[in-house]
Amino acid sequence: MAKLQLEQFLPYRLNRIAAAVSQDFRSVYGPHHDLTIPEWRVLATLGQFEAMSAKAIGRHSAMHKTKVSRAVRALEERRWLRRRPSQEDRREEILTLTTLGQKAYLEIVPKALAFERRLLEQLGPESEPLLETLGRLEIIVKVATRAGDDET
Amino acid sequence: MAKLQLEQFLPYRLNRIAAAVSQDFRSVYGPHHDLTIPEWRVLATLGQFEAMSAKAIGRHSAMHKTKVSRAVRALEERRWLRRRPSQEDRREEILTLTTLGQKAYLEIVPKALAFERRLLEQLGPESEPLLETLGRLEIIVKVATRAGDDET
DNA sequence: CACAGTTGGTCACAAATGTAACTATCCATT
DNA sequence: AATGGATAGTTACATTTGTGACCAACTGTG
Repeated sequence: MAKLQLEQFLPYRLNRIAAAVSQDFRSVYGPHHDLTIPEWRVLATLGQFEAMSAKAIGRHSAMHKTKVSRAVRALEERRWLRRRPSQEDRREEILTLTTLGQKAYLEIVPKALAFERRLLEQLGPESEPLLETLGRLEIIVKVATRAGDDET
Repeated sequence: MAKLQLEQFLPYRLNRIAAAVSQDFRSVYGPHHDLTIPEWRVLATLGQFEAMSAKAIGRHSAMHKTKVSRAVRALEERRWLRRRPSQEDRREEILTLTTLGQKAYLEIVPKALAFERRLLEQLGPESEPLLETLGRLEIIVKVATRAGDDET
């Protein structure tokens, strides 16, 4: 038998690490707000850019349009975001956070950043080169140019 | 507004990279054999250890028992693995690859290793420290001690 | 300005995954 | 050896996700 040690295999390791980190991260926004990952991504994107179409959110947060559509609806029902028709293109809607949504965003962001900081601090001096290498890896696997991807 | 750039946020980046790598990796086993990720993980584990219970496979490949159960059934229907009752514990079954399963395994493994090698080569000298740091990260996020996790 | 092809968004359906209940067996204690 | 609790594995059900069809509105070409 040729040998491949699954636990050493890079795609497997990356997936496990990403899943574990996301799982831990859930403790940041889960308990208080009970968001799903797609909802978190939409919130984060709108917090970052103020106003955006669903299409643009999907591009920026790497989610398929149906995922965005559902997350948007969920956030709308929660009264965290509002839609208004676009003037230039009446197919699309411009989405913005409501005051309530902004409040939640402002609550979560510092916790998210603290979570990330803590993680990087635990890595110590290795964190800097790690981030650089991840950047290169992103280019190699063409993370930038993918259509409907996945989770945080 | 406080700011968090989603595209720079570590959990998000890890997820995207992992998803992209897995997606690319699919090209290794997908076209020829049309496996799912859970099936691939079971195959890889049995290829690595010859004979194993479903429970042990789940532990080693970080999958929930129902995922393992379904993947095992699929591989069994494909005639890639066989079950036999365990002597010591009649609740569990010992799973092994059939000749056909071994053949597929031996076909896929070199491609998988080549895929990984290619990825690491593209990273060049950064690949070595990356792997080390991933090891540390695995410990920090306690990848080792999780129950029913996820994908490669 | 009419028509063909494209695009933003939603919905219905299918496939995949997680959760909980259940069966059979094991193990420990009495 | 009988009972109570754990454990391996499967199944049924709920939830999430992906796929494709669809509608309305846009764009370009003639």
